[in-house]
Amino acid sequence: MRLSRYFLPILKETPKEAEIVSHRLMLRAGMIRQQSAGIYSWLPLGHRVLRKIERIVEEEQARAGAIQMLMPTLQSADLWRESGRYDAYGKEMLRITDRHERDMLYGPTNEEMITDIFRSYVRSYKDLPLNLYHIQWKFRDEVRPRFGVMRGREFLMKDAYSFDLTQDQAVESYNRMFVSYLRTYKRMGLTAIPMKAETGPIGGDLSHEFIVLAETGESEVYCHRDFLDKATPGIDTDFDGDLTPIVRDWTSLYAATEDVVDKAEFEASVPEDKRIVARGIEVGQTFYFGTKYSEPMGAKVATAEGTEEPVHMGSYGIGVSRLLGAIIEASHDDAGIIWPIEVAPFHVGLINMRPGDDLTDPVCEDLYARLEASGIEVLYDDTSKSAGAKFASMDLIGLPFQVVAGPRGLKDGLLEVKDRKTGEKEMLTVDATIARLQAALTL
RNA sequence: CGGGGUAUAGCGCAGCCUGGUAGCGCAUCUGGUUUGGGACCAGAGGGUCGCAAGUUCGAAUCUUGCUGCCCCGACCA
Repeated sequence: MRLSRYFLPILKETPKEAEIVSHRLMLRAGMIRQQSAGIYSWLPLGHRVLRKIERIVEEEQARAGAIQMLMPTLQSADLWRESGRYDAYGKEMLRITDRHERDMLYGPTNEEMITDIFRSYVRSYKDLPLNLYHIQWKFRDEVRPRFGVMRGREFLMKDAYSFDLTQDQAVESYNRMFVSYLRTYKRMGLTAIPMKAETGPIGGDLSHEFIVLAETGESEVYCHRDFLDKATPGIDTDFDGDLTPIVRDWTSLYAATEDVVDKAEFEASVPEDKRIVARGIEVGQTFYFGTKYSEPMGAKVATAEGTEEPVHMGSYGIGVSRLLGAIIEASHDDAGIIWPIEVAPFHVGLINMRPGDDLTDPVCEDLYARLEASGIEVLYDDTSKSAGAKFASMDLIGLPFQVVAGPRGLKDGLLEVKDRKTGEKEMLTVDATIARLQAALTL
């Protein structure tokens, strides 16, 4: 992408409404624009990152056997009356009336709807286990939205729903999602720690919140330091096999949020030098809630014995739009964002120091074409802004690598390649630059 | 939902107390000079001062009401 033809409204000054670093950086980097309290437009750069996060979630959901679909944002109140949540949910639910005076709502979650779909089609235990998910915009009318996309009213969420005949089988489904979550966050450059959690209005018995440690986290968390070095399940993980050992490994150490922490237990089970008391951002939550919805809504299947049983369900959320904030909170410096490669909006920022110059132009064009041809996403700064402004913008938007093509280096045939994360710079020929980037960006 | 702020050009702000021609920096546009870490000179454009009512000869400024947004708390992916 040529910067001269792109839409990247960089802000030099910080809008005063932005309190925390991720919000500030997202506004300054031209990723989002607030349209109303807690409601954002996703500008091109932010949208690219959002899509990359979605893609990782989709790949890891598929790996764990979940099947993607799409449910609407608007739902009929009738479904929610069946489960009893229409009255229970409170003012956080945005209620709408259509022209026929029918009660509608902008979905804050989809348990009722997925249960309705399930009961309409699935009749036999032979069709289980089943895990259906979608990635869709949700709305929760928070009294006080804040922190940019970390706590908006409108947010993009992945929610998966599992259906099993028995509790034991439901726990196996739960474990698949649990392990999939560990991999999902890791691929985004995050260490997410599964913590004991309150089950909240969704209800249930077995539940974990996946928490990323960050200074600006919304809640206080208590956990064992060894979580930070724990190996993430690899790409060869067999999701059809027994995942219990992995789950057991990841839940054997103490980890709890402030809502449910038992400080005596924390201190008893974690040696003093291993205790972490920090702030954390919740980036996902897993629930097993049994027959909470299947029972009242009549989602039953025939068993091998010929009886009918309500299915055991679980739901599994990932805050997709919130993850942008979480990733930035976890990965930035004074100059701006530092994107992990897998979610970076572009891989490389190519800076032409002197557009229109006989030396820099052809080299940039050649490099740009060859990188793009090899699958590397390049943001090519072909504008005629001053050098300092270009460097500052590039640092701000945080692409993993910067390539600087200027007369100074090119008179010796060299480009400067800078690693955004480490700040290391090396002077390389065009061919060596391509080789270097291909090696570094092979995922 | 309780408490506290705030609203003036795209962004950041001054002006308000003490009513009288709407300003500054950045950004934008034009011309020129620059060119390796947020350049310089000259010129230009851009504002129903959040909305409504009131007081007044006259309101960005005083009064009342409303709305948006932000912060602290209680609540949530």
